[in-house]
Amino acid sequence: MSLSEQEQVRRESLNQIKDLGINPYPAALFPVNSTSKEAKDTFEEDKEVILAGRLMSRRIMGKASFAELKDSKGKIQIYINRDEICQGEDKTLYNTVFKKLLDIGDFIGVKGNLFTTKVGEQSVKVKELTVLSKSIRPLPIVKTDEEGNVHDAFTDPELRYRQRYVDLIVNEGVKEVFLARTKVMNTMRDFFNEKGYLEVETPILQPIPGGAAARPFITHHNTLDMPLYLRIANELYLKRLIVGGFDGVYEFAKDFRNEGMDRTHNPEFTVMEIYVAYKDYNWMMDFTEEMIERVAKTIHGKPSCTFGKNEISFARPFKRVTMTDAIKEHTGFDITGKTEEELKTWCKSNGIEVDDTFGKGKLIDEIFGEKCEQHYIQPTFITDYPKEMSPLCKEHRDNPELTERFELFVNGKELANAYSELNDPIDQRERFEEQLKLSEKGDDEAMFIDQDFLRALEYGMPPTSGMGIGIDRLVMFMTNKQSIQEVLFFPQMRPEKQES
RNA sequence: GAUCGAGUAGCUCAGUAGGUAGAGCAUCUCCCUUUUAAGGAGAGGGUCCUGGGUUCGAGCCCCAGCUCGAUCACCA
Repeated sequence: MSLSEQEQVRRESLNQIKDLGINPYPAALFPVNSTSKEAKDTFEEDKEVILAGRLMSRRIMGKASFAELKDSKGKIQIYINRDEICQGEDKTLYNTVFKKLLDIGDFIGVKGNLFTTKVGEQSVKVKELTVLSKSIRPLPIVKTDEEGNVHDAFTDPELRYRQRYVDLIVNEGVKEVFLARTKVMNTMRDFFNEKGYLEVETPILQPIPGGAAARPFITHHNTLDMPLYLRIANELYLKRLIVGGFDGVYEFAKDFRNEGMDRTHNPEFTVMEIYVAYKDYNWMMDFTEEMIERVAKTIHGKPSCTFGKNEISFARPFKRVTMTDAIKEHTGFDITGKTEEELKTWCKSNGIEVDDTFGKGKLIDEIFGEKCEQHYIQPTFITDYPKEMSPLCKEHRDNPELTERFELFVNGKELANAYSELNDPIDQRERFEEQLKLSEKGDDEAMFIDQDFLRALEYGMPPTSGMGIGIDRLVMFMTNKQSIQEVLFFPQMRPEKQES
């Protein structure tokens, strides 16, 4: 391992600090009594404050210096005068420790008095300086000028994601994205809890990866000597809880899908699923738009936000279009009553690739995906999906070829998915068997049969509506981020080569 | 998995028909008691992603690989 010049200098400084009898990593608590933000918000001339944070810049002018102290809430300027912090003859603390041995990135604690500088900046006149933690690796230096232009931003996406801790320290606005993320989730939690629904936890390791169509990650349990799958969804477990007698259950779930990665997909991602007894999908549409409108208002103070070049309004009510009408509108093709052959022929003559494993439902889904999806920029509920594509969804009350399902599209992407849940155990068994046939035809996304889930349904599940919403995508909309990696602290990356 | 683009100092980036590797910030030394992206003066710092090839000579050209990004495929 070879160290850069700057790293060697810092390690040498560390040793010199120790030689002076100062512990660079003290154990004792530091009695912080304020933050940079609070100190400024409640500023009173000469008020004593005790602050701690990282040293982010220094302007040394002989016997006096200015520096920036950064804590979790922001930055504040500190003024350090040699004779203020070194009252006696010994000026080591200023001349040696502060000026020579401390570096940008070091954690220090200061006790001092608030004052306003000549130029009018609220600052702390330091009386006591304490080394709290020495940093031996130099941080990138990012500066912002008076006009708000950022100089030398730390921009390499690879480094930003691999070393998110650095990104959070030096890049303005990164922390805010994650604060917004938590705020989105808390707003949803509050909304559900107000209605009396119960937050629950269900298994991540599942013997049968059910509830969605996707390729799972597989692992192995040694004691049981059996394969286990990381969940691709938690739907079937939450429904079991509805069978068990809860009126409403929800879970913020990490799901795992062994598929490609791009700017809207990460192998592990967060979905909120909620199931409410005695409701149907019409109720769930009202509920969903109310929830999303509240989230948008909480984050932006208004029910709309900018996403890329689009202004998106989450004000209720959202547009509602049946899948049949959506296809008719964007292609002029009426899928009503068409046979599998007719659909296939239409696809082929309209530039949609199909293969022999595609059934009727999949063909319709392809048409929608190719021709319609991208047009729904403003929040739109697409309703009444073909039965074959929705094996866990109740048959439509007016049309046996359709289901009571909706998906919410925003900016041309699916954001949420919901059903009037299928609670007829005989029908559910038949649907699973249909899936099995698809699987045998070569559809590797077809669902597995979960016998225990069927058993639960046989005991009886009340009419129920369920909804799942992609939290990462919702946060992307709320923070105007085009990449999922920007809303995940630690997005999946290939392992990096060992540095040493 | 496919195509295209990128990889040079701690960070952001230049780089010449192929001919001794550059700037700003950061770092180090000296001077300075109210400065705020950058006070002044000077100095040090590089496996130019890795490995091959072409060439008298490669950061630059060619081949292979690695990592990241964009687009596509699969999907949410």
